[in-house]
Amino acid sequence: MGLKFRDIVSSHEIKLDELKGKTVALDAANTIYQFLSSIRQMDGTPLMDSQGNVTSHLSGILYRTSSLVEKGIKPIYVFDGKAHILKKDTQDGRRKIREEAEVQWKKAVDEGRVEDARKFAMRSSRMTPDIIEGSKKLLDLMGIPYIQAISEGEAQASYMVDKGDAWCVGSQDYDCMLFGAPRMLKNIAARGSKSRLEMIYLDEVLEMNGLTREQLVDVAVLVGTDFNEGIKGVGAKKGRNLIKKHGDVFKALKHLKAEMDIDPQEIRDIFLNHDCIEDYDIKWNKPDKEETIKFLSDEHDFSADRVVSALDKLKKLNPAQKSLEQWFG
DNA sequence: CGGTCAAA
DNA sequence: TTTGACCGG
Repeated sequence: MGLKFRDIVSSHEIKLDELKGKTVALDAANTIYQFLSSIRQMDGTPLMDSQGNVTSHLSGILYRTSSLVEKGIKPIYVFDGKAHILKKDTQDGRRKIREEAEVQWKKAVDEGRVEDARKFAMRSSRMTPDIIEGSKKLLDLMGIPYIQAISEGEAQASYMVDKGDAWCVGSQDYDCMLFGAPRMLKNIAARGSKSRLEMIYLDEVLEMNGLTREQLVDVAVLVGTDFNEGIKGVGAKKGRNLIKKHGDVFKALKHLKAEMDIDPQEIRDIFLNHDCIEDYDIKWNKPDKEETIKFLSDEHDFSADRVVSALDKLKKLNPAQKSLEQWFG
């Protein structure tokens, strides 16, 4: 679901070709979840191989990644590590929603309500360890780098943008702004025309709202994050006004005569003092065509022709390196 | 979602 | 050249 910050965030519409040459740190969980929920048939059935393994995420990763590379964009995927203990309630809530959606999905299929079936099926999407492992394996075979975060992937991706190793975080969730990402990109897709691609600049959002980053985190604590519930009746605008008026979350809570289950400082620390991998290396390698075909076509029933034509698009990456290899190799 | 191909 | 229906696995 993510942080409900839409009302206090300004964005700039951009075109995909403005990202030419840029490195985008993609929130892997966020990206894979999108594929799992949307790459489905009309009745909601995901793509599957003959053994019944879900393959929607593999399709999404193969085609989107190769398409982005073809357009001159350099993707890095950042995977979540261990979830913070305080995320448990959010995770439990999501699981419950999934389970209810699954029941509704089956019911809609039985009753022949195809559109409802797809809607509920999308909500029932779940990310299994197999799906994560398969995604990582495919990225390795494609020669696309990925980073395994210690905790939140968004935190790691934000760190990488801050450090200058990536241009922006690619995600649908505003959480990365709390983690300090100077730039985030919303609605990234292979075909740019379908939904508008939005750039969001942290500095601009802070300036527009008259807040520091620490205060933006405090607004989030009032509104509610994946790690705490927030105060009833306080949305983004009300939260911002409270923090602007009172300075910080403690004073705002005192004014509201409200208390929180969790010490706000603990939530602050999640966003402001998170652990990151610092000695990662980012390298785009030549795809292993043979092994990719073995994995996708032999094991998961993908059309070999389609796999090959997707992989051919990856040749666009690092033409300089290729010529160096020709000289020195 | 992304690729393909037919129709506009 | 653009749009949309349809299929992939």
